[in-house]
Amino acid sequence: MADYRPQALDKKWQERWTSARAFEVTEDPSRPKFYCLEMFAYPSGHAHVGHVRNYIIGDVMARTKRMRGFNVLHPFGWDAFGLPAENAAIKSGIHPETSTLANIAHMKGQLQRLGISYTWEREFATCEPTYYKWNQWLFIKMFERGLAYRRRSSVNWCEKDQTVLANEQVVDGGCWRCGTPVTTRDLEQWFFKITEYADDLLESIEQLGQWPDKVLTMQKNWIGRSEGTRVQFGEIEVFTTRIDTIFGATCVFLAPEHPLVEKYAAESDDPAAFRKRAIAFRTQDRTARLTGEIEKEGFFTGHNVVNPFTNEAVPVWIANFVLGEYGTGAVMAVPAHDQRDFEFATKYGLPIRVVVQPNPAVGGTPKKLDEAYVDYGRLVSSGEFTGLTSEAALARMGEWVEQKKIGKRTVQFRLKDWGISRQRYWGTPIPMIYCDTCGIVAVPYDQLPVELPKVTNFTGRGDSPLAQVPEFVNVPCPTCGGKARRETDTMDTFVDSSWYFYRFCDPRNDTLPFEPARAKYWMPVDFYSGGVEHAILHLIYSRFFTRVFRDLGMVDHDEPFKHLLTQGMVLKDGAVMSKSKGNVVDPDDMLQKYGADALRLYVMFVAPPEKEVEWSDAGLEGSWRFLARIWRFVDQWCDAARGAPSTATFGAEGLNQAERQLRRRTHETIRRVTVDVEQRIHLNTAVSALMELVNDLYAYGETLTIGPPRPQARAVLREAIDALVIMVSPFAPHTAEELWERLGHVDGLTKTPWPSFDDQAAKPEEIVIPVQVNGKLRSRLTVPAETPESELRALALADSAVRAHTDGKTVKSVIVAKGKLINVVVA
RNA sequence: GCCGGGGUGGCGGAACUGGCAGACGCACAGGACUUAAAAUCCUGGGUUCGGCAACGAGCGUGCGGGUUCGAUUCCCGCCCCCGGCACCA
Repeated sequence: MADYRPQALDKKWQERWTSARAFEVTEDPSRPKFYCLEMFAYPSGHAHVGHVRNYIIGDVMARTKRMRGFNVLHPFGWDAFGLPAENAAIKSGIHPETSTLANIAHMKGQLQRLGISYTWEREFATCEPTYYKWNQWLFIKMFERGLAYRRRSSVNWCEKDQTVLANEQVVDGGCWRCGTPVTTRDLEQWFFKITEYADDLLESIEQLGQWPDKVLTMQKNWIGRSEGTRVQFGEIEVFTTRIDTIFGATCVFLAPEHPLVEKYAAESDDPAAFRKRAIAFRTQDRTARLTGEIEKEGFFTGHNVVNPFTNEAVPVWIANFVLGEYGTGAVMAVPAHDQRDFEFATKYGLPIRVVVQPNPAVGGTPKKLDEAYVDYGRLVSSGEFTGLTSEAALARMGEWVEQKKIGKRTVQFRLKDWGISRQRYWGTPIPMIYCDTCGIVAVPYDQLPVELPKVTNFTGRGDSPLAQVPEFVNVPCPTCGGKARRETDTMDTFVDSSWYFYRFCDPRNDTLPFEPARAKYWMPVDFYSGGVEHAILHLIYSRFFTRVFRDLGMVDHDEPFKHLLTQGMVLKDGAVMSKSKGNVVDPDDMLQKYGADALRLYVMFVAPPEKEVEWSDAGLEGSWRFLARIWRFVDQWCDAARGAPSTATFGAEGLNQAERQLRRRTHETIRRVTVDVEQRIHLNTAVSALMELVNDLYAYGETLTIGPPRPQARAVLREAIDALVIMVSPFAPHTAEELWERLGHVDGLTKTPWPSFDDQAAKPEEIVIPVQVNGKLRSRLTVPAETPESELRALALADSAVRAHTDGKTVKSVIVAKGKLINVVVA
């Protein structure tokens, strides 16, 4: 008997798949398509089992769908630009391109050794000019439509990485990459106008029925829609969501960044002191200011404006807690009905006027408030609006404002435009040229790509490395031919990953980013999996780019990803694996010990794909044992099964009880595994079902020890073994292929259809029905499957164990849940 | 504070539409095979009480209530853990 030696099988079958180009596909309108995608990889060097889990999940889906008759696109590529490679270059002097390509080569080898069924024919890396050319093309398209624009603004800045960060890249006030506290700088930057699509992005969330709630919530929170009204208080426009409280607005607060601050400073008695105080607010720790951990402070500007509802003059203050970047940068202060305004007003002795009462009213107007009343209620002291509920007042007062032309009802978003300029080298050059006479000019399409020049000296200084290359910077203006300068910033690498899934549809196209007809066939991605850490950044940017392509007329769908799975992390010793912690499990070590299939199977079996799991060597060994158990069984019964007649040859009555039983278990397992993998994505229970079938096979094997099996036995064995080998193949493809070959099949598993489920064969002849008395289990009835309800009722009442609990009592009713359970209710 | 997810044996987890709680695996224990061990095959196990045992009775899915013949599942009120947003006007 040949022992199970998976390592040799891995190599043998990987070579066969490669030489047969077994996973390359073309558009085929006659078959349903399935686009299966795992988030492509940043080539950090080595993939650990946490990374690899995601690729295995995708591979199980892809391999299953292929056998289920789908035309499956399952590509892979590399998110190859990015800071770590450049930071390494500053330290080691190794050029980012060199290290990136080496890392890709290594990681590709790791994935191939795992037998992931990628169509490597479509592989690309985003650092290739043939890819980033289309980033530039798209940038210019967006520039032409006003979706890419340049402005000076205060931006998030990471001192350590010496570059700008998008809002999405600031996590808890620190850099998402290194955690360094984020500061601000004023810089000229390129922005993508994602806010143009804020409503669209938010509303379409309802269409994402196959995305996890968690991710939808995060996106909703991130977009942060609120309805309100903009109103002029004289020359100051404020934004409020509570216009129903406007009769209580006794003050107006400006953000220290507000444009009027400078004007008021100039008009004040001591402009220098005024400015100094405002600047002090502006430079207060950004994180603390954003999270409200600072003391509320402010000062009077010396100016008053008019509350348009009361026609009273109200003072204008500058307050440190008002944010310049949200709304209009100015708020009306209603101390009685907003807790922050209340605290501020109490501190500085500003008037507090109650204009909303709880509804129904709880006594008269309180003399003194302890805190703001922030709930909705009924309006008091509000002129013609007095007596309205808050809800009614919001509508009526909004209309009033619009009639008087002093403001309008609007929707405000938290989402801001996406700053994409990065003062770094290893990214896509922004294809723009600055000419003194013509202004900002796009590089003509026929001059794309603007190639990244070879810079060899990485200093890590704050200016763009590309600025050090005069041949790159100094170019003639495309419009007038005069002297001009190139943009020296590169694009945020999240631009690269926002549309790569379209490129996989047509990766070698050199006239367009992709042929619309091809994208139409393959898109949207049917199954997309990756880490939750991309729930906001990557997934919102990709949805934005899809809308840009849509509005360019290149695609006709709104959403790029139909089903999203956020895979859980693999922990070691309770912590996320990382090189610095030294708790990394390298898949290659596991492959050497147990082979690719045991690793694949274990990672799928240990927990549902979206759950975090703790790595366990013992668990891996258990999965290896399961494969060896299949191996031994097939080895023992291979000859009997090979060439056995089909079960269809024998009528149901031709099979004995054990044979019918095995057949039933086979078909039950087909049903369970198919549903678990294809519909429920419960890959762990699919594996359990296969384990149960193997246990059944062993039990059946016990009954066959004497003499050679009869044809009927060989038939049910063959059916069970074939189904088992096919169904285990998405999890353990190398072992399965080898067994399949030994079973005498000529076509490999990549060309074999999934077994079909026979409802009749799966139907049990006898069923066990639990019998409860008053909801407590007392007995079980073993009866023919089709026993009528009346008979079940009689049998249950006659059962001795049941009668022990019913004798001497009145049977009130007998509930029969069809095929499931009987409950006798007694008093 | 607001929004979302979760809490089940020693451990990972299962229970699909309200119907036998703990499938499957890990670890553990016992048996068979073996001179012995490993490997393999078989068996056992939520917990308490009674019994040599087969078995029987009670309790049991974070806590407290409720609906129901019946609740891990539905409803109400709490506690705890994880994730997101948050001086956002």
